[in-house]
Amino acid sequence: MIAPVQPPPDRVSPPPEDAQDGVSAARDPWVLEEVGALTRETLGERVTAELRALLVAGRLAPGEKLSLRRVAEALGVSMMPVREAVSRLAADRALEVLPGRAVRVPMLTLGQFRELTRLRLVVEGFAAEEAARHATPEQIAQVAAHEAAFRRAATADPPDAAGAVAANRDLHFALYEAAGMPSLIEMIERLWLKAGPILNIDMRGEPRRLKGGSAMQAHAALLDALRRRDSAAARAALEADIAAAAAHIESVGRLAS
Amino acid sequence: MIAPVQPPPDRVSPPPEDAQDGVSAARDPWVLEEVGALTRETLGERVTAELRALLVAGRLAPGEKLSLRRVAEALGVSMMPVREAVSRLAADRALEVLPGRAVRVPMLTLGQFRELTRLRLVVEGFAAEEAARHATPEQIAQVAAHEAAFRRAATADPPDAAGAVAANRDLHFALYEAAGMPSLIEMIERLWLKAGPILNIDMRGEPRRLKGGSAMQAHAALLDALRRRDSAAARAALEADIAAAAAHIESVGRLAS
DNA sequence: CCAACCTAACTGTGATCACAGATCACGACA
DNA sequence: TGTCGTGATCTGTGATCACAGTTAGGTTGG
Repeated sequence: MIAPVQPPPDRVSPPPEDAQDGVSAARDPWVLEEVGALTRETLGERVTAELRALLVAGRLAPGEKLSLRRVAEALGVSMMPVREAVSRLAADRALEVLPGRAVRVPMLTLGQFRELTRLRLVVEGFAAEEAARHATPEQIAQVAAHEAAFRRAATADPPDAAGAVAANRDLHFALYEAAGMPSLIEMIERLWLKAGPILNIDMRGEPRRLKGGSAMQAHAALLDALRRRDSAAARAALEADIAAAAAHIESVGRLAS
Repeated sequence: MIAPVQPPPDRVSPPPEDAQDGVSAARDPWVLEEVGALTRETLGERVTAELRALLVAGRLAPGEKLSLRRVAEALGVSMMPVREAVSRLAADRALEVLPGRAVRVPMLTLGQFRELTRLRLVVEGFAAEEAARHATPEQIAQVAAHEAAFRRAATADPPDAAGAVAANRDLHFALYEAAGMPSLIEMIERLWLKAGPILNIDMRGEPRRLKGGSAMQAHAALLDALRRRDSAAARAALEADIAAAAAHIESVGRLAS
């Protein structure tokens, strides 16, 4: 279930230190600039990313309990980075630590879920408007690629639920990326982190929502609006997508009291 | 500068365990219900709250460096809870940990500040609308009380800068509380956490912005709209408040490149 | 007088240990 | 047979230690 943490591909042991140059050009780093500050990722950040991915994909069900030691063992790291990751996610209410005992995935009440949905309509709707205004052709092409991937996964037989969830996420965030507002994306990521477990839990196993096609319809309308740079239409399409998904979740009703 | 962490007033040693009852009424907990789950606050949470308060109040300047060990010593706790607090705040981009060296308060660029301002307009504007629709008379009275406190602090001679900052914060969040959307408040708190250091840094020492009175004017309009339950006017007043503050910050220009 | 080196102090990160408290299963008593 | 006490086990929290990497300051060599 939880994959062991792999060493990051760009992880490099101490910087080459540029040993082969003499005195000249010591202040002109040539290509050294474009290697770009080699992002050193701490173990805690990697565990955080791992757990975040599991949450937004619905791989961790609401109410599911986690144990720091178990997660640490599963990921092949010490308990310390897991503590850091859980602490961060708990600060975002993406996980909750029970007063006495374990940490678990929060169980949303109907009221909480509806609030989250309203906030998504406001924030992601705004992002869609901005994206329609500022998207470059390349960015639109990326959204289109993810839209195609989603359609393929949804119409496959049998439907590729995991692929559809991933493509849906990529599509949405490619759109939001086009808004060019990093803090906005962070906000949306936090919303997805809270809504992900309940939104995507029943995707795997019984992807009945994919059959309806409302998501594909909304995505197509969104892409069309994006190409026409029609911000109002983009917002409307995205709101339809969110509303349809929320209505489905409410109908199957796995929400808490 | 950093106050030592006090033991929480409601901290209680293990629950009374109700030793004096016999067999009867064992299922009827009398008054035991109303004691209410005694909220146990962990040390890490307290340090987090302390740092958050310092950030939103502008007591920590952008670019200021923190040291885990120093903060721990100043607060009279071990390094561990401070690590947790900094880790959480760093996840919110309210602090940033430099790859090699210390942790510091982020320095916003002009672009980042403008993005934050736009997001505040969207999110807090929405909150103001909702608050105008759903505020109870008691909540409106609370907003009014904070508004009066702000006016007193701003018009005092000499101006009570710290008091004005606190009253301004209380006023805004009393308003947002009236919207009745907890996750929305969390979102706004995160925005304030990022904008606080730059928004309030020059309040203390040289509270020249208070003289202008634009804040008092916007607050009065906001309160009036709230009483008339005019959501559009409430949003407009709040947007004017935010825009005026942002314009002032940009004019004094302590923003990074 | 300036620059380069080098050492000492300090940084966050991660691991390990200790501990209070909660849960759960088992067994004794009514 | 049902209920309560009780100990073993596991939980997150906090403290302490070890370490690689960085910074700053002093010193030496030019």
